[in-house]
Amino acid sequence: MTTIHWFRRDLRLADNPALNNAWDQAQADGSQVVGLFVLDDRLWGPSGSPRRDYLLASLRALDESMGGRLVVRRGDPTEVLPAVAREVGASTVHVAESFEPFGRARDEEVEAALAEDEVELRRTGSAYAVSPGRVLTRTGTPYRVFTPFRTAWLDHGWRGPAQDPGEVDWAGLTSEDLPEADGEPLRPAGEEAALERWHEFLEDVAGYDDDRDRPDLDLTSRLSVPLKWGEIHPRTLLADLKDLRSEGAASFRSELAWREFHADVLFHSPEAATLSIREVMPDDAWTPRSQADRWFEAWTAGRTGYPMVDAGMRQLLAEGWMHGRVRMLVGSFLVKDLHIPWQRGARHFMQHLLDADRSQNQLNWQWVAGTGLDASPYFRIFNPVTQGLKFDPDGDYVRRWVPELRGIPGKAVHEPWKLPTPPEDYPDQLVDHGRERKESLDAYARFKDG
DNA sequence: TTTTGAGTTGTTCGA
DNA sequence: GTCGAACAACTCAAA
Repeated sequence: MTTIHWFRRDLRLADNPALNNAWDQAQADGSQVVGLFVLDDRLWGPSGSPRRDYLLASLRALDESMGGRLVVRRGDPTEVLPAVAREVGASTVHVAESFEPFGRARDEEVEAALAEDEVELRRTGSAYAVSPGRVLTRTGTPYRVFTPFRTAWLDHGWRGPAQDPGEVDWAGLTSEDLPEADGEPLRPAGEEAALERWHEFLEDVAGYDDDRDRPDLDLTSRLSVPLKWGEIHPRTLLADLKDLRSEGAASFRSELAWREFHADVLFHSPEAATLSIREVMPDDAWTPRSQADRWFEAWTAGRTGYPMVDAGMRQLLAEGWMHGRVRMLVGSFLVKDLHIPWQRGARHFMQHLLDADRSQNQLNWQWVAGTGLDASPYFRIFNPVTQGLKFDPDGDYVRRWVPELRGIPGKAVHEPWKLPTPPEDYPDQLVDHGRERKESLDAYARFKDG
């Protein structure tokens, strides 16, 4: 009997246990696999054009690796899945399990809809080396602190990569054309590109520990986007890292552990997607709406007058990506200098990041805002100038993204207001960092005492 | 049950 | 210029 593999955020053929199960089942029945992707308008609309373009490119790459047999349907998965199952007489739909609030709710609805036709939704694997919910303390509670989580996560371990599925016999089925992209994807998309990038990065991983914090050098893995879409699985990465002993390899493994920790926290506390886990500021600490609107607009446009902040915000708009170090800085600036709640920044990031992932995005924002369980302490407020001098020592990153400042050589670019004649087309500082820092510290103290 | 050690990523101030 | 302390207790996780 024909089986269905429903692709979601696992846009790859290698190391895909759910797909292997679908193919095994089909082979046992002497049948074929339908490889299905559902364009769900609930996700399609809000995802923003750069991410849509990337997804389309990734789907084209997937389709190509399937010999043009990817089946695309547009609509509500609770209707599309039962319809396709009826069309081919399938008894099972295979998926990788979703763990985020939206995905879990959707899958439960699809499962119920399929059950009416006695079709099973079978979940195998997930986007993580260790699925959320699996790593628990000795008393059976979820971890709330990263370091012990990582220790337990490493102890828990994971399977090796799934075996190569070989030549899957894909069922040819009527498929809708993919919508036209608005433009070229901002990154090379697809499984092959992801593997290529990974192998390239592996050559340099030993230096990752020292250099990852330098946005001017940009020696990060750039794998956040493929990981978000499942074009590559962390298990594949961890298997290749297994025998490496460098500090860099350990750091990168740790970053993967953070990814799994955040997914685990959101799994146990779905409300953390919208609510602060711990409130740390009094209600009156936030900038009033009309001024906040103007400040927020300047922040999104990269016109705060702080070069390092502006460079990051402009990189986000131009590339659909921002260096991690700079994400922390612009986040700190929004919450602690502009006194705008983290949720608003998180929404902006979700709209523009190619790697936008609910658990990673929201939990990292909570970390910066100091509202997370294991968050940055309230007094840790990034200084936009110091961060620039430290991590972009020659000013190359700023000049790359802020053309108005290109005439300023060296590190002076981080403090254009100190020049005898500051560039006229670059904005003045929106706020005084020293003052706003004190404002935040005072507000925190008020909250704590009150 | 109680105790103990530890906790991603920073900045400022004063000696 | 460099360096350590202060920032603030609190909660977590394991022994």
